[in-house]
Amino acid sequence: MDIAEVAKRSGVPASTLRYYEEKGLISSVGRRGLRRVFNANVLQRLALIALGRAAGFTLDEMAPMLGQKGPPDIDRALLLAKADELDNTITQLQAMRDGLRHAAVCTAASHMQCPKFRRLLGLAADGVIHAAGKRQRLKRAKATLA
Amino acid sequence: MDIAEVAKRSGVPASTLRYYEEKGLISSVGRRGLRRVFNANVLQRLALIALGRAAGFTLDEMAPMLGQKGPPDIDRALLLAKADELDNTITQLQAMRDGLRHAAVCTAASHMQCPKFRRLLGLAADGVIHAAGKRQRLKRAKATLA
DNA sequence: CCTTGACTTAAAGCTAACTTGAAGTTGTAC
DNA sequence: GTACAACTTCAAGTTAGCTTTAAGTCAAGG
Repeated sequence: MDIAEVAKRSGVPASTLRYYEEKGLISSVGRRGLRRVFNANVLQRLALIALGRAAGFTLDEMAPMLGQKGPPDIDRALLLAKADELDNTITQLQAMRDGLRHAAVCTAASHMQCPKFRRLLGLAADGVIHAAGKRQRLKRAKATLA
Repeated sequence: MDIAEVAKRSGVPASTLRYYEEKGLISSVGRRGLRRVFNANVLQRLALIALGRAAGFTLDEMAPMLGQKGPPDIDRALLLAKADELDNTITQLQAMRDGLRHAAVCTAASHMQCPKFRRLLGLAADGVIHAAGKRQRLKRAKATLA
């Protein structure tokens, strides 16, 4: 498969494939002239990378796990750690969501008069909620995958 | 209050306060010489900004709501929309978390042999899960708030 | 009055994950 | 054998949300 074929089958742009190769996340099996030649398992690797990204791993974190040859070696403890991180994030997002929903129907004249909203404010101010700023990346991910 | 006092009370660095002012998220009530003078309500605004960020609003999205003077005017429909977004994110993260947790204890020789893991892979590959790449920002948020 | 440390601005730098552009190479169809 | 679309590399640009740096101003204490 050439890079265009991989791009088409995986939905990952060629520029990204080159970037991933440079980062050591994927590798081509050789060259035909200048052009990279990939074999089919790169598709599985790309799925794995997408999964890892969705789970919150950075590319740099994944590079070692996806290491050179053979089946990727994924540390189970790391998976559990990520799962725990996700649990925290989920809990925070749930509190956030409930707060937003209340604020939306709250009858207080302004949000600032609503005790629940103010409590939520306090949470955010205290840094109890750390789940900030995911939107941009979410939007990017959606755009990329759309 | 001068900028140092606001920084101390809110935990937000002075550089960030200047940046927020430049973006139109907060405003000083005047100057004493060159130096900005803030009044106390800036603290509430900062809490609101922290809350908004935690809920997934970008600074640019918040600027209009926090507009000039008077109590910030927050559109309730927008809050509901964000809550719905959060619901989607939460659902995806839950699937992710469950998948990771299973993968961690799965007895299949390699993760690639595990049907559940492969199903998760499929999800990521299909772009069903869009919740990618929140970690970096989460870490930043934590570092900032620590 | 003078020092000094906290403030000021404007511009540049940072991170992650890519994308874009310029300039060059080449497999392939004609 | 030649045109050309598709590849190649390398460097620079993009986004969001800040931080850092350089150079300058100035209120307050001694």
